[in-house]
Amino acid sequence: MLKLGVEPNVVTFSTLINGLVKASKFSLAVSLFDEMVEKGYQPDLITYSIILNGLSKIGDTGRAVRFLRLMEERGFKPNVVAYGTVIDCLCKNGLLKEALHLFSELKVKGNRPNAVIYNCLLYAMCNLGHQEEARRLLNEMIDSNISLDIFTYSILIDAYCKEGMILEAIDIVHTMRKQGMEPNVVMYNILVDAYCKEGMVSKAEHIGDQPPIMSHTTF
DNA sequence: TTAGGGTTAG
Repeated sequence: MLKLGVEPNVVTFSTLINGLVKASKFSLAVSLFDEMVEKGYQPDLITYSIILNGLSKIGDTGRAVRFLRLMEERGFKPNVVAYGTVIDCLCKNGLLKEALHLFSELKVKGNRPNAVIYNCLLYAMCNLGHQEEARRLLNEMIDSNISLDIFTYSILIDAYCKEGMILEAIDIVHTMRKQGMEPNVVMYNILVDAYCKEGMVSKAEHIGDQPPIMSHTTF
């Protein structure tokens, strides 16, 4: 860009750094981050969050948490996205307790957690076998008026099927439909698999036999 | 203008 006579700005650098993180070239991403600082460009909250995501991707929970603190010290108040990135990292590495600690911290600081954050925690809880805890968190999510999204429903269907609670899983499908959402093929496959494992192959065969929505074909 | 999340089995 300099060769073209155009000055890059923070967004240019952030976009490049993000590209490197996405391409799993984290050390190059950090080098570019350092380079932009050396050149006098000021990273912003988003630049910091991109680095945070890189740390999360490489599974370095300790550095991710420390980097979150560093952001605060430098005056970049972490928002829901920054917190969510670290919470997800902790969840994926089995550090549910630490994740819940950050979760309450974010609420105490006046942030409203969104579906992304609830889903990360719910997923971790279900996978760790903390079904009761997951149930409580789901209730909190509903009470807080956070809409369940396709990710939430997928976590619930998966968890119920793994527990052999197929009727409950099917019930989730009905709930989704009432919200105007259609389960995707992976969700159906999970249900089919669950029925097959219970020896209910004929049930499995008819799982997709729902009345199709024909409104767009009625001219 | 730039940032975060999930799943099947074969």
